[in-house]
Amino acid sequence: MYGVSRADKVASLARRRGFFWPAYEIYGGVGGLYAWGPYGVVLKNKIANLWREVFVYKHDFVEIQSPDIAPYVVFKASGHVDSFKDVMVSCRECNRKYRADTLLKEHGIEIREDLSPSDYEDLIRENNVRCPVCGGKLGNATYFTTMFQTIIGPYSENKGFLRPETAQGMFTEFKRVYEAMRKRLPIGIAQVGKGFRNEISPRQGVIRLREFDMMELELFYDPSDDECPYLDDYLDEPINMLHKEMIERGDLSGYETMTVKDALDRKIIDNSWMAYFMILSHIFLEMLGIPRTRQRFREKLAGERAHYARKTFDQEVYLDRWGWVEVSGHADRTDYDLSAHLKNSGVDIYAERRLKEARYVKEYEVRPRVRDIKRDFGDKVGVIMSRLSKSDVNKLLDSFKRDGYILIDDIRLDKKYFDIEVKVKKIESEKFIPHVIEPSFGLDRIAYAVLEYAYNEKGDRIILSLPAYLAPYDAAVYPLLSKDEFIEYARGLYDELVKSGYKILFDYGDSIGKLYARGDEIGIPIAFTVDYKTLEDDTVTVRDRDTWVQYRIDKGRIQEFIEKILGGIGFEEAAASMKLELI
RNA sequence: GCGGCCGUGGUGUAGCCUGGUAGCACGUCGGCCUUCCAAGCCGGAGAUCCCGGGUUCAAAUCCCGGCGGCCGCACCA
Repeated sequence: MYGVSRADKVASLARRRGFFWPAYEIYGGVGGLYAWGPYGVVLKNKIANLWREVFVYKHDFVEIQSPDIAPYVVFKASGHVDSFKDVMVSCRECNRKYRADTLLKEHGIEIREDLSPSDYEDLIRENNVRCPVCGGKLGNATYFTTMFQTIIGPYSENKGFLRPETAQGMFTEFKRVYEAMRKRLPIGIAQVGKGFRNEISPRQGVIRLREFDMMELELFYDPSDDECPYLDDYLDEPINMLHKEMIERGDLSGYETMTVKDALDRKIIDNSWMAYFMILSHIFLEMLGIPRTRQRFREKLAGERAHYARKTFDQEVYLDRWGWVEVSGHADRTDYDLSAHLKNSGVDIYAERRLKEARYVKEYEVRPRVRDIKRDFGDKVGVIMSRLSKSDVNKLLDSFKRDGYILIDDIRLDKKYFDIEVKVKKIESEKFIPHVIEPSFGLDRIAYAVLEYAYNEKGDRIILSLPAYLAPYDAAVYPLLSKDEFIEYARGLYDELVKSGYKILFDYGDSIGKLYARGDEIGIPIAFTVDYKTLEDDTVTVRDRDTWVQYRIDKGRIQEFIEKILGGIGFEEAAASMKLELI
């Protein structure tokens, strides 16, 4: 556990080579706040861009940026203010802190919802509840919210929060996006950005941060048409499920592999969009180098789910030190959020659906012939008219149909006193509140997991076997020796490749072994080396980061080779397809 | 917040018990050498010894307080 765990090695490499490290170190650091360095930022950006391709662009979804800061009302409406808040009591003796509600429940005391801190204090006193650990007296009860609070502008009453999720932005700005995108549904609205949670005690490196990047997608769809059109291609894909049934029998160590179709047939997953995003997430992490056997979807039970979710699965990745760790959450948020904002803001946040066929509704109008009624019933016309204006048209019609007349008090009014008109109204569309399926990813955790899975050792050397398209450089160019003619040639090659748009590391001055070793540690997938033969025939060697195997390649074919590698083709396969000469 | 362990150049550490010039290795920078995997040689830079206070002629070292980290507890919508 100590000193040699994979997590320590990754953290050490990350710090040494500039992927990430604890922020504000010069002032001693602050728990849960990390800095991402040069290579770390490249990695995160590449992961985010791949996510955009897989989840957003492929479906013609859209991405927005909403503010990190929101006024109080937004998170009041969304339910976060109430459910992110707990009443805490601390022990006067040992200072341990407890959630007041769970403490009272453990003592078998019934509690109502919405108790204030002083209500809790009363209950604690009346029931003589003491610290369960040391038996000490309990102190004052206070609210604790894990959202970061702030003040917007100079007036202290203008409270705001740093958002705990980017998702609310998609809901608060939904109407505009929906209209700008010409009222198309289903529509996915994505956001990549910061979220903030004031964790009580974050101590797992970059795994649990107080400020972190999220990649969230809210898929808005018409609940009367909830079929995901993309799912068919994936029905036979295997998916690893730790479902409710397994959890309830205490079987938490692994997962059951089933096809997506089975998961749906067995109603483990009951929404086709959710199933689609889940299988896509399996594949996405696989593309990042995390094998599917080390991933699973854990169903969240009723008590574990967020207040807004009808059903949730956490995608978990197995990490060396911390075991199964959540990297994405898949929630069925129904119409919870939109309805909440509709209710609280009073703004009409609806979608419209065009009916497949226009519906025609018969509308009857029953118009009394006032002149005739007045003639036959005289003064009573006033009472009659006022009663008629309050009565339901359908009831009048029923009465006519049944009896041929209607009664108002004792007065019998035959059909002849009325003009009955039938109007046919054409209805082409109707309003509804879209439902939402949300896949939500923690970018920092994923970046960490990618590093941990890419981390390899070969003898005493470290190799970061990142997928080529995630590496901080596409390739490296080195001179075999630090001789001017090699360096010049290598620099020329470097310039050429950079001009073509590749990200290339050019390094020299140390022994070739050392150059390779440094490149391996930051994950550069291939290295081109200029040697004596290069000066004679314009060929260089190309070396594989993972196997150290080398081929000789014409300078003119280098870009073709890089393209293949970036496209995800393996080194050997790329070399074979280009019929390169093994060294 | 509690308990245990810990805090010395970028990294890993020695020194602490028994107070007296802060040492080593790796890395890094410059040079020489070098025909493919952190080779060798020479030279350089780089340390508020986590912070503050106390004891002492003298504190990295002993004492007190704090901060930070790891692990466990609690917490993690």
